[in-house]
Amino acid sequence: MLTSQEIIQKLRENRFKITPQRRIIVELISENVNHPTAEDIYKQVLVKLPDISQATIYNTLRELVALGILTSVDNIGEKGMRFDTNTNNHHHVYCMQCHQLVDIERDFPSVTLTEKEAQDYQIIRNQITFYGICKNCQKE
Amino acid sequence: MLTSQEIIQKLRENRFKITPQRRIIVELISENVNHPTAEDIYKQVLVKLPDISQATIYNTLRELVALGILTSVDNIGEKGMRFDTNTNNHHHVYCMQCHQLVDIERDFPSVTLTEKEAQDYQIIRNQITFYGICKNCQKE
DNA sequence: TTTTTACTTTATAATGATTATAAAGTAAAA
DNA sequence: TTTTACTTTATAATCATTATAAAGTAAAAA
Repeated sequence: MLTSQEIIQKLRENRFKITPQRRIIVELISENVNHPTAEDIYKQVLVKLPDISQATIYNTLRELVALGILTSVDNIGEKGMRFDTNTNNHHHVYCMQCHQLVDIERDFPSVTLTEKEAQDYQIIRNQITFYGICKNCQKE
Repeated sequence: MLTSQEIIQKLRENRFKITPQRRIIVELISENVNHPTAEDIYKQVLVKLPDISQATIYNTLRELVALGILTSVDNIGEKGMRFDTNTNNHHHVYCMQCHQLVDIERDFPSVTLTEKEAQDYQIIRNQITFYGICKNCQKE
C-alpha cells in the first residue's frame, strides 16, 4: 500500500519518465482499495485527462505489475483482470452476486500442506478466497 | 467425479440429445483430471471427430457447467478458462512456471472468518490455492 | 417404419479484453 | 537549447469466447 509519492519515486529509480498520464494513474491507484479493472481506471482517469488513450492505461498497469507495485488478482468467473494495490500476501471475500472483493488482512497459519500433499512442490504462498453474498445483495 | 455413463444419464434427464459429439466430449472429460482448457478438449476431440466445430466444444462445456457437471476454475494469470470435473469443494496447488494444477482433496476446517471479518457476508465456501514450483520446474 | 419436430451442429461473424505497431510527442539528460 | 530515448496515441491485430442463422439429426409421435 504505497503512497503516490512512493510509487513515483520507484518509477524514477527505475528510469521511467514521470509523465502527466502516469502521475494521474498512480494517484488514482494509490487511493483505490476496490480492486479496479483497467476499464475502471480508464474511466476515472478520463475525468482528469479527457484525451488519454486506453493503451496508456494498459501500458502503465503492465509496468506497475512488472515493478511489483501492483498485483493482478486471479479472476473470478468474470472477464477483465483486476488489480490490487495491496501487494502483501492477503486473502479475499468475494460477492458472487455483485462481484465486490474485500481484503482479509490476517494470516491463516494452519493453512499448510504436508510434504506428501505438496508432492515435491516448493510452495511459495497461498491465497484463500471466501465466496459468499454481501449484505446488500442478500436483500434481493 | 462422474463416469461418462452418469453424465450421459444426467444429460438425458435434462432432455438433452445424445449426439456423437456430446458423447465424445463427455468421455474425454470424465477421464481428464488435469483441468483442461476448451482448447485442450478441442484438440483431443479432433482426434476422434476430425470435423467437429470449436463452437460445439464451447456450447457443450457451457451446458455441462450449467448442469453442475463441470465447474470452471478461477484462472490464474493465464488466458483461457480451465474446467474441473471435480465439483466437490476442494483446493489446488498451482505451478507458477508450467501452470500445472493439482487437486488437494482435504478440508481445512480452521479456515473460517470471524463475524466481524465477514462483514455481514453470507459465506458459502472457500477455495485455497497454493502457489509454488513443481518438481520438474525446480530443475531449471 | 416414417414423419415430424425441436434441438444441434456448423461456419462465420461479432464481441470484448488486451497487446502490438509505428508515427508523433515530450521528459529529462547533455 | 538541443538531443535522445522513452512515451503516448490511434489503430490494427490477437485471442478466447459468444452470437447468428442455415443445414443437419436425435428422438418423439404417428
